[in-house]
Amino acid sequence: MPYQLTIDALADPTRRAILDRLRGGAMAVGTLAEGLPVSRPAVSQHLRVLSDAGLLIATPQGNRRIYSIAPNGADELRHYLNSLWDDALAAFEQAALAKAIHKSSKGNEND
Amino acid sequence: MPYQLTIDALADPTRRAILDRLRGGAMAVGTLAEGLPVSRPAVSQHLRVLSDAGLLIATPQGNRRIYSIAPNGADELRHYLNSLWDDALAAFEQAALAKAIHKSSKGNEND
DNA sequence: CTTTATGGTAAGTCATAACTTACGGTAAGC
DNA sequence: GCTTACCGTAAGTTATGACTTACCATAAAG
Repeated sequence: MPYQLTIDALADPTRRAILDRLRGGAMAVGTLAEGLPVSRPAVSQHLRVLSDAGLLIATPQGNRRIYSIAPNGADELRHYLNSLWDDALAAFEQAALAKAIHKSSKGNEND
Repeated sequence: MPYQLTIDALADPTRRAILDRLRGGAMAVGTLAEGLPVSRPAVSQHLRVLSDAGLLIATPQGNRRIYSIAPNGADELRHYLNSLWDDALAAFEQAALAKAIHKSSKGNEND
């Protein structure tokens, strides 16, 4: 399950808040933590989880570390969701078709 | 966060195994549980989580309950992921562009 | 009506993860 | 050099959720 880390990272609201703050562009850890309701060490721990999942990239700049969203970080998860729901939609349509055929061939059965 | 329930539901490996088993079509609870490494009550609890998240649909048939994947259950999550990574990609490209401009105009930053 | 199959719910256990404070290590500023 | 800012890590606490067994309700079968 290559996207297990991705889903785990995205499941936490604080981590999604971090991602949303980085939507517009890169940011240092301190700046990031100012807008969040948890302590700075907590933010550091979340940044580690997000980085391990491949969702963030850290760029050291002198004393500080600038974090930005990895452009292709969620690709595998998105592909998984797309394929799963493609299959589900196909199964749904086939079930609807089978039901229609069943009804028309045994039309006077009760339902 | 309307997709919080969706992500929480998808974050568990056993629940994703349930979804994968339902890829091909609907199934009753007992049949579903036979292919899984946990007890049937555990499966029932997972089915509840998945249903509450809007990812599954239950169809009672006599004594049994047939579960199938809800065709549009993950739409909101997929839209969220798409918009987030659209923004991230735009920010990434803009940052790359800004860096290129910065390099080509060293010592003359009036661009 | 009694028995059997099916599956949801209750209660309790246990592992994990999100948070806190305290600390250490490195780059910049005076 | 000494101090300050920035940030990752360690250790400990606590809440939550995934699992188990035991139980209950309902529908079919005999």
